[in-house]
Amino acid sequence: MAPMADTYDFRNIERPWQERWEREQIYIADSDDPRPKYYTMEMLPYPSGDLHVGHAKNYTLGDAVARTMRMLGYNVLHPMGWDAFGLPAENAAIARGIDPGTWTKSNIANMERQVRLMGTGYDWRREVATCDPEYYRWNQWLFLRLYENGLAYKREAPVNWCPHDQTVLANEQVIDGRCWRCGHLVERRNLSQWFLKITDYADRLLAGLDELDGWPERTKTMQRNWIGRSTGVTLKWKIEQSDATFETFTTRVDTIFGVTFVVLAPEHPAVAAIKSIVSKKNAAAIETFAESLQSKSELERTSLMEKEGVATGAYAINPLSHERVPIFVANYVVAEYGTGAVQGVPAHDERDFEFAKKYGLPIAQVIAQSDVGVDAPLTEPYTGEGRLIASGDFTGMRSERARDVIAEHLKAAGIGGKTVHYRFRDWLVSRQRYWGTPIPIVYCERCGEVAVPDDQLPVLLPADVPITGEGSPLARDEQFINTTCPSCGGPARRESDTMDTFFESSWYFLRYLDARNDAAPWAIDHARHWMNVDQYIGGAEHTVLHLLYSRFFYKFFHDQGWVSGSEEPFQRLFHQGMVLYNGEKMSKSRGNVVGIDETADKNGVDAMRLFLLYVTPPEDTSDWTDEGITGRVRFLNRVWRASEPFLAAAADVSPRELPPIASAEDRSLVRAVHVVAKSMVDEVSSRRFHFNTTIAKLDELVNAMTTAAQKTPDSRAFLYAVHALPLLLAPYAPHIADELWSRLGHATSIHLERVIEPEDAALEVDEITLVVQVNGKIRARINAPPGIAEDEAIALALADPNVRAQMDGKEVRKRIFVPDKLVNLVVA
RNA sequence: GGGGAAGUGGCGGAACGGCAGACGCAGCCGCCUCAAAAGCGGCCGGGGCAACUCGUGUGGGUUCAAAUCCCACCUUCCCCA
Repeated sequence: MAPMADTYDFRNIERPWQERWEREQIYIADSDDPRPKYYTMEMLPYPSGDLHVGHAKNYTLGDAVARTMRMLGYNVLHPMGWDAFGLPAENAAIARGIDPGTWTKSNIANMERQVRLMGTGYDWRREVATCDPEYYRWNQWLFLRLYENGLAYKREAPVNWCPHDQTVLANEQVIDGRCWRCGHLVERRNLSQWFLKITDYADRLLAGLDELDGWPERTKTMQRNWIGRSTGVTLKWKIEQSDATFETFTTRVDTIFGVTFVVLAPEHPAVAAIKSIVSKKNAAAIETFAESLQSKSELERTSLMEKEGVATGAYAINPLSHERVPIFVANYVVAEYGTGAVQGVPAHDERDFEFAKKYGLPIAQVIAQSDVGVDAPLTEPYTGEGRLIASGDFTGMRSERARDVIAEHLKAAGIGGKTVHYRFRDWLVSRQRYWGTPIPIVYCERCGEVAVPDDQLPVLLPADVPITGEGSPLARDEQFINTTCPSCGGPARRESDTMDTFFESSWYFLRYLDARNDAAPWAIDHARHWMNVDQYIGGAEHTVLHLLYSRFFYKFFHDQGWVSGSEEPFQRLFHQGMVLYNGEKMSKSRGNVVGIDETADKNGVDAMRLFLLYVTPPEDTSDWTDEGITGRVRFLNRVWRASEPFLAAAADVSPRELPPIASAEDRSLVRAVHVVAKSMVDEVSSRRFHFNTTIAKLDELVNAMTTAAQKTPDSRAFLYAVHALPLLLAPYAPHIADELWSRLGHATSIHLERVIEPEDAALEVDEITLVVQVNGKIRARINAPPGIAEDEAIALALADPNVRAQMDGKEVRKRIFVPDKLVNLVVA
């Protein structure tokens, strides 16, 4: 269908504008600009190949924010990049024999084209791709700084192993016992791995959340829960007939007299000592039990499997009561969590209760729920507070107080004391895969573990490595592996692990600031000027992973003096909702992906952007519908018809100056302009970003203009609206806005203009509708001048026949008056 | 099991203690047209001829006034275990 003269001909209008914006570099931002800075960005995408409208929702939202802030006079930095390392590239290599680098680069090229196609305004000079050696070189550099500061270390540990992806995973990347990427059940293996000591920053990561007013509460709560700080008591236990000891951690030391057994993780070091003192039969049983759990994941052991254990035959001595209690090994205690040993208090802990029931262990109640005392045996554990019973010297004390008193007592006796415990653990960053940043460490026969010196960075990822999906590709590459020791010059082997891709996405927002710096990851001056990020926009799936890692890195950078100001990288955070199609998440396998190219070609980019912003508030999940976008195509056509024929006449009517008002229609038209202007500003300053309401108000304005175009096309108010409309459309529908603007005779892009400042004079109305209620029910609506006084309003209300009929001569008990809104007469 | 968020016409949503359903989609009627599409105008929660009346998941409460605040319950979704 050929575009008619009275429709917005997006096919011939949108692309030329994108080219012109590019040519004129209108979106570049520099730190020497005198305007106040505003740093906003969306989470960088993984270049999977094609963008769909779900991506578009994210970038359109960010773009609308960036454009509005620019129009409000800010020096807006809005950059873009690619999270370009990761498994899909390797999987493509396995499936189709394509080189991961080639695959990734062609995806980036395509997606970059699509991002430009969406009309999103980025400062492309700052673009980064994390697989670029000039980027990952600084990954390695940062890794070495962490290493020097004792924050990167290698140790053998039981780790999460994904048998499908053939690599280890960080705890944060295991969701319900499954690999976050491929969904396969994770196994446990003992491997020597690189960790980052994020736990050193636990308290600062917690404290920092308190200052993040611009973050969703949910996200902060989830991070707090993930870190999982708890305060309790660590106490030391002796094993009968052995020199071996172990420690337990408990938040309920007040129940110490209720311990009737202890449980060790089968991997606990003290288990070896126990095996040497118990009977051969017992030792063998422990061994068999431990072996049966070897590859079981933590989730299986602690949640999925029934609680099972084996009595070791050994006994431990309660450090306080000196009672002798049996030692068990059990599946539900994991060596990596806490001390790897748990004191069993079945009367007051659910898991212990379950275990004691199963193995017929005594249940000793030591906390009484009421002051009355124990009346009946427990049928379920009591986990609340109460008064201590059967607890030696501490009997009769309130449990809350007993926790402190007992802790003091243990400390004085040298057998324990208060400690803080965290649920999260150090960040495992090794990956046994090819497409990632090589860890810059070599192993020398003579010198051991040696850091690659800075001047030998980057350690380049070798090309032409066979990728089979089995084992680590780099470990097999002799050319890569064999090297010389930077310290002694002797033969050495390179680390074959690459870094978790979350490493590079933890600091990319700093590289944007100084993307081409080849002497440092960024210059501190740039960080000082731009940080922190004023507004960060991205999906809620990153609440723990990426956002926690980035906060950790940023605090480390702060300690190194590489950034200044706030210790938090992201001042404000916004999670946009997903886009569904036919009620389902878009995915290639389901075949329900709505692509950018098709949509742009069929409906135009401005219509797509408007639809995505209009359909729901941005934080909600929205449904893509073909009817819905049609509505926005129609809207743009209405804009065109109500503006385009009048542009010549409107050229001389300034949108910066209120026009003369000749009629009520004039007034409401001018008011409609300012209602939109106010909404546009309010939605960014409140950071609510509910542009759906702004666009609804734009609809109202355009509807009013459509009427005026037919009735009073010569009125100054109408022509004022024609000239103002593009300024109101600019953040959401940038192409049509610039096209109309240029046809109004402006030589420079509308995106360098200021917003229309909402003016109170224009927002005023000359008549308000006063709602009159009798006993809270609406009985009349009266037109009245704004600012009408209470007495007058009530007099008008009482004069209304309908109101009088309802009052039925009864006495007015109370009069409620809400200025310009409502009168409520309470009668009886 | 614990915590959180949400429930409004046929649909997406608006209203953040004060006119419920803005705006859009779908639908219906009309104009235009040979006809259709597009466009333009109108109608569009239920009941009632009407005055009115009922209505924001369910039940209570606070208030002159509740979609909005509080309590309980139901349902859905998301986290954690």
